Amino acid sequence: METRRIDPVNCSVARALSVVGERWSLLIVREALDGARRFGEFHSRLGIARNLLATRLETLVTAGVMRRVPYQEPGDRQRFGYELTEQGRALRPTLVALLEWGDRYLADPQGPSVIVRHRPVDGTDSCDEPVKVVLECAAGHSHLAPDDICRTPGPGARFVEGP
Amino acid sequence: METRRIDPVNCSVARALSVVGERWSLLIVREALDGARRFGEFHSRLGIARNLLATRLETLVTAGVMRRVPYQEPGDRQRFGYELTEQGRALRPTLVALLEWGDRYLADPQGPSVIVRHRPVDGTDSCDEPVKVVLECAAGHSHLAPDDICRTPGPGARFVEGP
DNA sequence: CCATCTGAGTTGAAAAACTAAACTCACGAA
DNA sequence: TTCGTGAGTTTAGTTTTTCAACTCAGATGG
Repeated sequence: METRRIDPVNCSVARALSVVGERWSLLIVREALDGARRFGEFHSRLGIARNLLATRLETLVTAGVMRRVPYQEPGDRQRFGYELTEQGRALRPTLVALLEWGDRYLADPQGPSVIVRHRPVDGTDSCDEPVKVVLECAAGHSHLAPDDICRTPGPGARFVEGP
Repeated sequence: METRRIDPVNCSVARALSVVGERWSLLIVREALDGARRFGEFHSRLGIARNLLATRLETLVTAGVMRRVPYQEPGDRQRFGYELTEQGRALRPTLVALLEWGDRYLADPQGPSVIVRHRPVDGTDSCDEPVKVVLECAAGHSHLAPDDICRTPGPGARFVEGP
């Protein structure tokens, strides 16, 4: 009886979570997507402890999710802030998926506090309609239900024995 | 100068993370999506400490993500296992989004270890093509880029002052 | 009947992560 | 020279997480 399974430890979900799975990490990314740049902005928006914020920002920078950038207010010295890299902005679908899930199952009685809309930053082609996350296969089938998909081993799969 | 912003604390992302944002929670959900049922399966697949696993499962059950179900092996006493509720299965897009992000930026040099394919559990209409997460607006614009969307206040929005 | 096995949890102590608040450091302004 | 600002750091106390050993309930077997 073959009971090999894909090794659950050698998995991109686990690796992704080792980068953004710590407490606060995804909220820092969310605030950055919402325009936060400065240490103090992240601190006051989130209420995270300052030392932990410093550690998290450093982790995110090391992982390539954020980048440390100098800025200078007129009549002030140069300081450093943080912005998302392309890798960091690519977390947007993850955050939208979490938002959607939270809206559906844990919403404020009043309804969602945030609605994500289709509105490009440059203002062109703005339709302003709400945005959803959908699962779509390469053959073009869209809006797949959670049970319409399965996991198969990829080229980097390791295997383990057992149930 | 108005500087009101949507309160970042009263947000479905934060609420979602308060349920599934702790270490191991999403990995437990992932294993459950992959068929794990029993305490010992989660334990040996993930290598999580047993007491923590017990705590997490209880949290997930309380939150409505999982459900405690009796099972009985022939010639053994009744025991309890865990399965996802519909609410738990609805986390699939979140996990696929994380998987995709991990594959893109943190992959094993060999390539992804898991490929998600379009294959319904009942076997009908199986095309087996790889599945991706895409952002799509209600007007039908699909494959939106991270910068093509913005956040706007919803009916449950609270506001805060400051930068 | 009694010892043994199995698998789901508990317990308890040590290590690591998190919080809160005070402190440092560099510089521009008064 | 002193004060204010904003990015961090330090320190001390609390909470989480880890690891390993233990309990508990029933089936099995002598």
